[in-house]
Amino acid sequence: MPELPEVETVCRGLAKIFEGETLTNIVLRRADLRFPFPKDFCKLLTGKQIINVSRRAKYILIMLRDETILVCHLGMSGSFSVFYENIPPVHKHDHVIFFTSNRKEIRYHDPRRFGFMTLTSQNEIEKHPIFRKLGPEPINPNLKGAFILELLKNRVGPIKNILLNQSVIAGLGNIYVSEILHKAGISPNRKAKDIKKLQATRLAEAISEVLSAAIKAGGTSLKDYRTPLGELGFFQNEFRVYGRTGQNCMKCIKNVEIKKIFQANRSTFYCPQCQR
DNA sequence: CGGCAAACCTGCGAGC
DNA sequence: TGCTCGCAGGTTTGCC
Repeated sequence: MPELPEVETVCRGLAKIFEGETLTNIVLRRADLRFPFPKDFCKLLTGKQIINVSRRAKYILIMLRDETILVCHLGMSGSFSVFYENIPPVHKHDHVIFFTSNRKEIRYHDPRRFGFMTLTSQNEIEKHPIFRKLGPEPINPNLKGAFILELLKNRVGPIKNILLNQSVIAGLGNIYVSEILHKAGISPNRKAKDIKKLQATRLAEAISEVLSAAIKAGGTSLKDYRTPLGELGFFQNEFRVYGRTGQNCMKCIKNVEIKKIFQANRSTFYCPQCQR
């Protein structure tokens, strides 16, 4: 489900719900998601006030007053929902329930359990194995053509795969990489190191424009994606290539069909005419 | 170091 | 109706 624009939208929703609240109780309905919960997970969070909610790449960072940081990754199918009243029965895949001082109940739901939660702190986050390896944020005033060229230098793999590598740029996912490459007019098969300055500049612009537009649309709701407040995203209405196999390219004047290929076991959609 | 397939897990739609 | 298969928004691991 969630790529950067969805995670950003979820963060903004969680910020409204969580900021200033104190966690009065946390219930784990199983001992693990993708990984086991850290020892004393509930104990270390209970009774603490939430100061703010932010994002690094596709990770949600929930900062507590004592500088503990609750790190959440949504994997492929994770979601948060808030309930105030008329609280529905707990679902099979509601794995974590947070109760707050203002009688809110926030549930983490994740059927595939590719998501996870862990704890770190303000002091340790930069050294943390997860964050140490991450590349720069894609929505970033420094991410211009020259910087992109630097990141792609010596990278032999196809640009599609390199852009999905979180240690190169942190936060791009499968949908948005297809959309970005289409906007930039670059073939997903192009070797990353062969990208020239002009195209790197276009790529930088496309990254920024596509992600900003997607955040503005509240992300993409393909199946069941919702914000914590239950709102849908609408960026799927703005797709140019993703899921449009066999339909006409919206940039080409002549009729050219969007193609679907597989790269590193993930689907890629592109126009063979205007992406070179 | 890079690249690739497979693994993690469940749900859903298509096809038989 | 019910089975099997393939596929899905992410990331890590192990092998070449």
